[in-house]
This record gives sequence, C-alpha cells and structure tokens, in this order.
Amino acid sequence: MTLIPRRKRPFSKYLTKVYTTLIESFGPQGWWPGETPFEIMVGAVLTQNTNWLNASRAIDNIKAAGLLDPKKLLCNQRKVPHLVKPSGFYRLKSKRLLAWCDYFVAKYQANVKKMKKRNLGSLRDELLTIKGIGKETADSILLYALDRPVFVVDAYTRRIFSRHGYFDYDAPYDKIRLLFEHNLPRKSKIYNEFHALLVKLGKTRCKKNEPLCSTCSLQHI
DNA sequence: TGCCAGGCCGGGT
DNA sequence: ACCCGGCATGGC
Repeated sequence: MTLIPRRKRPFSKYLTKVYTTLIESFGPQGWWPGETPFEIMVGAVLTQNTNWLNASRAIDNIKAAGLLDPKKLLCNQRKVPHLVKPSGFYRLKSKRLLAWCDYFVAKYQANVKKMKKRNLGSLRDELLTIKGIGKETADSILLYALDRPVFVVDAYTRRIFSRHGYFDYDAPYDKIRLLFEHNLPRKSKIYNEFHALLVKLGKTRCKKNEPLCSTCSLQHI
C-alpha cells in the first residue's frame, strides 16, 4: 500500500476544508439512524455490504416482533433468519447477529455502561474476535453506539479520498483510520459527523461541475 | 434488466 | 501477506 499525496495540500488542512464544505452543503447528519445503542449495534451488523434501506426493513421486522433486545433474540433464535431476510445474506447475518448478542449478554449483561468503561484499544481487539464483526462493524459500534473516538472507514471513504490522491483505494483499513484520527481533533462528535457526511456525499448522484460530487468528488476543493 | 449496496470469513496460493 | 469466491435481498 502506498500513501502518496498527489496533491500538495497537507492532509489535515484538506480534511478541514472537506468537512466544513460538507457541513455547509448538507448540514449536520445526526447519525446513527437508530434509537438505542442496541439498535445501532444491530444496524451495524445488518448493513454489512447492504444498502441501509434493506437493513432498516430487517430492523423494523425485529421491532414488530417485539424482539429488539439481545436476550429476547437469544431466546428466539429460530425466528431470526426470517426477520433479517430483507437485509440479504440472511443465514449468515442471523448467525452474526446472534453471535453479537451472545457476546453482549455474556460479557456485559447487555449493559452499555459496563462496556463503555473498558479501555478503547483492548475493547476494539475484543470485538474483532467475534465472528462476523470486522473492523468497520466494530468501529461503527464503538463510535455510534458507545460514543468512543474511532474513525470509521468504509467504501465511500476509500472511494472519495483515493480519487483525490491521498491514498490508494486498497490501502489497509487501519492505516486509513489512523491517517484520519491523526489529522482530526480526537472527538467522537467530529468522527461521527464526518463519516455520516461522507456516506451522504457518496450516495449523492453526480452533478457535473458542482463542488460536491461523489464521482468527480469535491473537484473544486 | 442487470448492477449494486455503509463487509466479512475461510481457503488457497 | 495477499487474493478470491461465497454469502442474498430489494431498489433503481
């Protein structure tokens, strides 16, 4: 992997410019779209390589069944594949969701406050040992459900910034994450908004010659 | 109609 | 240390 700055502007200044431009254009996003920490955790698993609309339909199914609770899901395991079907990969995701519930209940009695007390680095390592929880999912949970300062790297982040020449699309996840974390204030609020804005930008269809475009990608910045 | 979406795992080289 | 196939639905 290479981190080749093809542009001369320092990454930190560039990031500030992108962030302020996105805020001005789209406004604060107020992510994550989930009411409770557990709902956010569920969403993080179900949206893996899947559009949010389909993931949200699966969450709606779980809510409608009155099972949006880790212990209840564990007690109704056979219902889970059917409930999460709209999110795709449903046999796989039902296992991943239950693996998460298993961990959350066994280790923290489904108590978010207990989890938040843990040291961030060791907690992240612990999450990554759970089958079905990779780096992006773990970081989404840490940032959006637990309010910890971790920058979430996703496909949009890679696409937008690699097009601007700051790193290769295929650069290792943690290299990219640290590049952002080292060039932004260490504040979960900032990481939260920034990631949400990048997703918003990434979903916005190309409008040629405008400052904000996910294909041409912020050409004028 | 085909392509794609807010990844991750396991097996092979 | 990479590379790749598999996993599956619904929107556009």
